[in-house]
Amino acid sequence: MKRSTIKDVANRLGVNPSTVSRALKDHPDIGQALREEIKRVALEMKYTPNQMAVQLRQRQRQLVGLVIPEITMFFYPSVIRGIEEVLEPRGYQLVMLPSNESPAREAQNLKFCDENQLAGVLISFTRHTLPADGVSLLSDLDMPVVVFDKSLPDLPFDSVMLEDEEAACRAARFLIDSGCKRIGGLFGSPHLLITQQRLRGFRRALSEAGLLFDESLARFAGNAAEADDCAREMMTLEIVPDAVFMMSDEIVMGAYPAILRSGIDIPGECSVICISDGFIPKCYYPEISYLHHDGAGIGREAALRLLDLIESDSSVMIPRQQMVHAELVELESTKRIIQSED
Amino acid sequence: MKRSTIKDVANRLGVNPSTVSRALKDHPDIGQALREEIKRVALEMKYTPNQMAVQLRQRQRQLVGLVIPEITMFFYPSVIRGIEEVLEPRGYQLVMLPSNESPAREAQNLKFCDENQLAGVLISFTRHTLPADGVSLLSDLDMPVVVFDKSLPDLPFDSVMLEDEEAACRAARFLIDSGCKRIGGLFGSPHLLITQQRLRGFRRALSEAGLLFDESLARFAGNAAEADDCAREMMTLEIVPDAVFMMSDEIVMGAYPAILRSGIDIPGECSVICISDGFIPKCYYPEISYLHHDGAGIGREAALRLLDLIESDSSVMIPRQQMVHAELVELESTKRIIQSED
DNA sequence: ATCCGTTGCGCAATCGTTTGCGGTTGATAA
DNA sequence: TTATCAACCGCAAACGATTGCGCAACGGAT
Repeated sequence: MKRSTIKDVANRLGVNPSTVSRALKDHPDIGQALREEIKRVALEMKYTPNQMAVQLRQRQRQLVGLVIPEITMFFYPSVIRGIEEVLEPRGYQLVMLPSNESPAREAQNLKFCDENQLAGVLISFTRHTLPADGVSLLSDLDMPVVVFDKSLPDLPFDSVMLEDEEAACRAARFLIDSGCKRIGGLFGSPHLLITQQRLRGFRRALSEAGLLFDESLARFAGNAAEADDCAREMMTLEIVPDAVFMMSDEIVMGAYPAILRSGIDIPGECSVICISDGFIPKCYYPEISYLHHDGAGIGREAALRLLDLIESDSSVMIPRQQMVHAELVELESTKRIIQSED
Repeated sequence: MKRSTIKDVANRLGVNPSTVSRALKDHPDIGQALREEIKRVALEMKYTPNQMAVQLRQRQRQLVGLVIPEITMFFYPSVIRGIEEVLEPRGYQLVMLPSNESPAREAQNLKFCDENQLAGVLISFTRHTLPADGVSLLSDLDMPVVVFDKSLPDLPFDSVMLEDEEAACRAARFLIDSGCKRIGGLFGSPHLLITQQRLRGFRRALSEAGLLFDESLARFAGNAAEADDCAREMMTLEIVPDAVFMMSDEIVMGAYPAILRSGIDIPGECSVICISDGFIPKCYYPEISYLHHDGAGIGREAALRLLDLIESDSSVMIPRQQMVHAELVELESTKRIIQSED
C-alpha cells in the first residue's frame, strides 16, 4: 500500500502533474471545474505532498535544531515550551540535539543541522566548549543561529540571556538590605559563563555594601548531589552564615533540603534566596524567594530572533546581545526589613 | 557563498557526479588514485551531502517523531534521555512534537510525521484523546509506531508502559505491611488510563488486606496546585490518615510540602510513599520512599522496539504490550516493621 | 477575415543524489 | 592476431515535487 504521489493523481485524471500541483495550490491558471475535480480525487486517494521532495526544491525545511548540553528537568523544559509557543504557529518544528555535555557531540549536532539544511539553530553550549571552538563551529555553519543561556564570552552572534550578573547582584543586595551580614553563595560549574557572571554580581553586591567576600562561603557544585555536600559543610562551620544565595534550581534541590535537615530555622536564623525558573521554590516549605530566571521567556525571545534572521535576508543583520530581565519574587525564606520612611 | 554540491566537486575535477558519489562511498569501481584525489578535493571544498536529496532517493529519513501531550519537567526529560541513548548510536534524531494536551494538535503532529516520511513515531496520548480516535489516527499512519506511558485501553499497537496497577498495589501493600490502617491516596487526572490503573492497584491492595476503601481519602488533582489543596484538606480531616500514597512526582511536589506544613510528623504520625522517577523524592526532607517509575527505562525500551519495527519488515510483527517493572526504594518517609522470623 | 488578449493546460527543466547499465581502455590468454 | 575479461568510468533515469514558458483554443474588437 504505497503512498500516492502527485503523478498517481495526475494519471488517474489524465492530466499533467503540474496541473495537479497548481490546482491544489489554487493557482488561477487552473479552471474551477478541473480544480475541484482534482481536489476531490486527491482527497479520495489520500494524497499528501512528500515533504522531502518539496523541500529539496525549496531548498529549505521548516525545521529548527535545538542543540543543548543535556536534557535536564531544569530550565530546558520551560525553554522548549517558550520556543514551541513561537515556532508552532509559524509552521516550524523542533529537532532535539542533545550534546550530553560533549563538545564532540555538539560539533556533530551542528554538522547535522548543516547537512540537513535546517532553517536555523538555537544553541546552548556545553560546559566544556572552549570559546574559540564555539566561534569556529558557528562560523562554519552557513545558517541563522541564536545562542541562548549557556553562551561564551564575546561571541559575534545573536544571543539571548538572562541578565545574570544583575540578577545575582540584586539577590545578594536584597539579603544585605534585610540585614544579613554573613552571606554564603552556592554556585554551579565554575567553567560556565553564567556561573562566572552570577559570581561577579554576587561579589559586586557584597563589595558595594562594604562586606568582605569570604572564600569559605562561596562553593561550587556540578550537580544536586555535590550541592548537598556543599550546603552540609557550610552549615557545620563554626559560624554559620545568616543567609545563603543559590544560583540555580539544581543547586536548590541539592542544598535546600540539607539546610532544612540541619535544623536551622528559615528565615529566622538564615535567609535563603535563589535564581530559579519559579516552580521549584514553591515546592518547599518554607517557600524560597527567588529571582525569576524565565526559561519560557528566554525561549520565546530566542525563537523570535531566530525567525527574524531566517525570514529576513540574514546577511544584513548585525548581531544583537539580548538580556532578559529577572523579576524578584518574595516568598517565605526571606524576611523583609520594614524600612523607615522619611 | 553557496554550499558546494556533488556536481561542483565533479566539475572541478572534470569527472562525472556519479564517480564522485561512488568514490566517497569507497565503491570498488573507482580506482585508488582518483578516489583519493576526489576525497581530497571534496574535503577542501567542504562538500557534505545534501540529506534532503539523499533521503528523497532513499525514501526514508533517520528521524523519529516524539509526540507527547506536554513538555513538563516530570518524566519526559528522562524518557527523552532514554530514547536518545538508544537512537543516537544508530544515527537517528528525535523531532519534538508536543500536543499541548490538544487532540487536534496531536492529529496534526501525526500528519506531520506522515508527510515527512519519518522513520517512525513514539507517542504518548493527551488526556483528552478518545480511544476510538487514537486507534484511527494510528491506523491511518502507515509507519512504525510505539505507544508509551500514556496509552489507551486495548490498543492494537506496540506499547511500553509501567506496570501501573502492580506498582500502586505494591506501594499500598508496603504501607499496610508496616502497620498503616487508614491510607489516603492522591491521584492525577481521572481520565488517564494510568490513573485508573494505579487507582485499581491501590484499591486491590486495600481489599486484599481487608481494609475498606474510604472515598474521602482518595482525591484527584490535575496539577501540583490542586494536589496542594487536596493534601491540605486531607490533613484537616477529623481523623487524619496514618499514611498517604501519591501516584506521581507532580502530585508529590504539590502535596508533600502541604503535609510538611501541616506539622504532622513523617513518618512518625504519617507514612508517605509515591510512584516517582526517583529524583524528586530525594529532594525533600524527609526523603520519600517510592516505586521507581523508570522514565529512561521506558524510553529505552520504546525506542528499541521502534527500531526493531523500522528495521525489520514491519508487516510481519505482531503487537506486543510491554510492561516495565517498578522497583521499590525505601527512604525516610516510611518506617518498616521488623518482621519476626520463624 | 484578421488581430489580439484571455483562459487553461502541458512540456520540460530543476533541486542534489544514487545506481543500473553500457562502453572504453589495456592486459592476458588462446 | 584476436577473443576475453577485468578494471574504470560516464550516461541517464530515477526520487516527487515546483515553475517558467509555450501554445492551443476561444472570444471579442477592428
